[in-house]
Amino acid sequence: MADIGAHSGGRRVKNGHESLATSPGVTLAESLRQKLEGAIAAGHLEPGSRLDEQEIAQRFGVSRTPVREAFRLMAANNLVELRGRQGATVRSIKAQALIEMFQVMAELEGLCARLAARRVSQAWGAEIGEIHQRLVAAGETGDIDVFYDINQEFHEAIYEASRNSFLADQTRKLRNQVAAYRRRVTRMPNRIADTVREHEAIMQAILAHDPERAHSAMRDHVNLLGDNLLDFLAAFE
Amino acid sequence: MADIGAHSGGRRVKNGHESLATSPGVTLAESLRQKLEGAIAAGHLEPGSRLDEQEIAQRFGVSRTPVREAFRLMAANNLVELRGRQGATVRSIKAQALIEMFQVMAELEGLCARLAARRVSQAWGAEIGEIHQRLVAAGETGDIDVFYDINQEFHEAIYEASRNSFLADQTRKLRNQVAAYRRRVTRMPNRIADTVREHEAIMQAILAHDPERAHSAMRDHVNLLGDNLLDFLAAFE
DNA sequence: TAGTGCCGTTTTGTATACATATATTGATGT
DNA sequence: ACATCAATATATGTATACAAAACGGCACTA
Repeated sequence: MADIGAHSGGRRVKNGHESLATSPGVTLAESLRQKLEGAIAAGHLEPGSRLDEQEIAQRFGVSRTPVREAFRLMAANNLVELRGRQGATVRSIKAQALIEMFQVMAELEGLCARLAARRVSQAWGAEIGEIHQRLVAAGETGDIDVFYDINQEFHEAIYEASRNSFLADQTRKLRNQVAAYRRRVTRMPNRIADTVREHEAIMQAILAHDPERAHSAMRDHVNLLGDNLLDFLAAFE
Repeated sequence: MADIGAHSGGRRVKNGHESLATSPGVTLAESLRQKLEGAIAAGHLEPGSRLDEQEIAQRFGVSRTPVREAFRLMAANNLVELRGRQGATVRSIKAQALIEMFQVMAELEGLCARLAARRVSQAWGAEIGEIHQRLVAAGETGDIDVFYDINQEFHEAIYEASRNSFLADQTRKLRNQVAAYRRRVTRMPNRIADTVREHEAIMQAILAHDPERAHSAMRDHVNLLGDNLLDFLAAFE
């Protein structure tokens, strides 16, 4: 079975349990949720793999109760699938569902961009410019994991700039749902160069306060990524 | 405290417990979720009111465990708020958040309409026409609860017609989140007549296979409803 | 040999008991 | 009288025990 947190610097405490950020005031269920969601997004837990209550409970040195509650919380974010009396599995997304999700995501991210174009300030321009420069630098270095993270920062900045926190939340959640699949795409041939170019178009439209152009630029960007992702998956099936 | 299910024909079984659909193969937590979500949507549970684990457990004659799990599941749909060690409350949506939610909902329902316009068949035209006729009839009768339900049917038909089940799901969830507030608006002066007129515009655009017009007609419809809702709330604050 | 039904094992669902954090209340002091 | 602090009470979080359903293997039969 997948080794949760093995790559995320997860060191085990002396009694053989994975360490759980044991800050006071935070429940075990919530800590578990964060850990497990991180493991899913990072791809350490394969989509479709079963989540064994007892195993996870033992691994983290807690009882089944907080583990079960964490599963329910994760179902909130559509990251696990609960089938009554048949356990929990990491949600596996079929190609058809991915198409549907990207269609929605394109629209939501497009809305973020449109609102950002209407509401954005001068200071924000400097901020996004700085992020973009770092993205370009990472692209030239070829450090894919860094590129992935900065890319995320770029989109996050636009979520915030939309000044609609509900929209930002929804979009973020959707992004997290496809994260496990998405990460693989970054490694595709022209993806990095394309991303940089597309981001520039989005940035220009927003800074020019052109909502419609910002909307369509962002929508195209997300759709292209979706197409790439489907191409990638098709190569495996 | 709010009387769960008092208006939904909720009869109590002999031992004083609310009846839970006790079909085999369905867990108590899931049954509870359905019951409670229904009570929230119907307005029998006030937004902001606290959900007491013990009380609900006693009311339905179960232990706290399935009640807690039901709370976690409901948090999935953003219908309850869980604050660590401070219990669960029915999510209360502030005016600002409602504005944000309607902005997103307008976009999502607009996307449903756009896709429907592209994909809809002849047979579907008959179906939606039949629903609309019933809506008009209910409007003339003035039976507001029936009108509300048929209105929901109309929108649901468009969700399905989009042929994007993920989008349909997201939109439905969002609709459920604001349901408790929305229901009150139906009683506003011109809302019924306006709704009928707006639905006609949407229907025509979809049946004419005009995606852009369908999109904007639906978006306007949702936005107008949102405006009405805000007017309504403003009258109370 | 393939299929079917039975039985034991495993895992999930629920109840209950216990630990701990938060809220409330009352006493005390200024 | 009001504020503050402490002790108690209440509710949530977690652990464990028990019940029941699903899974798997095996024997039996056609």
